[in-house]
Amino acid sequence: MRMTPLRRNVLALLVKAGEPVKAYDLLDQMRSEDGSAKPPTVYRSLDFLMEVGLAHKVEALNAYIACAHCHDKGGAELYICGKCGSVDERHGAPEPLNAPTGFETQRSVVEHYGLCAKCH
Amino acid sequence: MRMTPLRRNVLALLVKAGEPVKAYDLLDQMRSEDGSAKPPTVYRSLDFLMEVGLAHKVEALNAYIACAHCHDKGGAELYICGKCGSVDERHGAPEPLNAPTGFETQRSVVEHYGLCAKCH
DNA sequence: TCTGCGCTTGTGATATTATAACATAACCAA
DNA sequence: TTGGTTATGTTATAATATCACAAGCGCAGA
Ligand SMILES: [Zn+2]
Ligand SMILES: [Zn+2]
Ligand SMILES: [Zn+2]
Ligand SMILES: [Zn+2]
Repeated sequence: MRMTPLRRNVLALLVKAGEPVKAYDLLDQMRSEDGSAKPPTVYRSLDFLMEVGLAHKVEALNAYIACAHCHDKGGAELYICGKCGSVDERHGAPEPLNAPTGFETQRSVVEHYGLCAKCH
Repeated sequence: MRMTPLRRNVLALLVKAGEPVKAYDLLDQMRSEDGSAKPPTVYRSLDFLMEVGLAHKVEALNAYIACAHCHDKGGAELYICGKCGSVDERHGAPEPLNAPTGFETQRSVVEHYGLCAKCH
C-alpha cells in the first residue's frame, strides 16, 4: 500500500475539484490525459485513498471527495449544500445517546443535506 | 398520491423481509407473482413509500427497509449489524453540536455499521 | 352517464455505478 | 537474479437506476 503517481493523480483531481466528484467524471478527466484509463483504474485508486483516509465517499450522491482533515479513518460528518454543492467536513461527534445498548459501531455514515450559510 | 395494491405489495415485501432489501431482489419477488414487473415498477413504488415516510433507503447498501417508526419523514438513524444484517431504527438525535454555523439541514443520512449486541 | 384530466402503471430502452477475472508490469527483498 | 507481492492494464459484465412514451384507471364536474 503505497502512494503512486496514479493514486496521487486521482487525489489531485479530487482536491482540485473541491467538491464531490463522480467516479466516471474522474475517469473522463483521466482519459483526457491518458487515454488508457478504465473504470477499475479509478475505482481502485478511490478504494486506496479511502482506505488510507485521504478521501471519502459521499454515499447519498455516489460521489467522492478529498478528505479535509487527514484524520486516520471513519467518522467524517459531511454538511452538503444542495444549492452550491459545497461540502463542509467535520468530525468528532460523540457516540449518539440513543444508540441501541450493546451496539458496537465500526463505521458511521453521516451526511447532512441542506443549505449552507451563503445559500440561504 | 394514494396507496395502491402495487405499492402496498412492495411495502408488504419490505416488512416481511425485516431487513434491508435490494431493489432488484424485490423485483425478483414481484416477478415470481406477476411476471410483468420491471425496474420502474419497483423504483416508483419505493419512491412513493419513501416520500410518505413508510420506507427508507439505506444509502451505503443501496437497499431499502420499511420504516420502523411511522414518523413523518427524515431523521432516521440506522444501526446496521454487519454480521446478522439486522437494522435498529432510531431517531430523535439533536442537531449535532459541531455543525457549521448557519447551515440549515433539510435531510440527514445517518447510518452506523458495526455489530449488534447479539453478534459481539 | 359521459368526458376530460391527473395520477398510476406498463413497457422497452438506456444511463449510471461498480466489480470480476485474468494478464502484465513494477517494486522490493533475499 | 529471482521469486513473491503489490500495482496496473484490459475486457467483459454485473448491479443499480432512470428516461420516454403509451396505456389504463379513478374521479370530479358537465
Ligand atoms: Zn476526512
Ligand atoms: Zn451553498
Ligand atoms: Zn423511519
Ligand atoms: Zn447482529
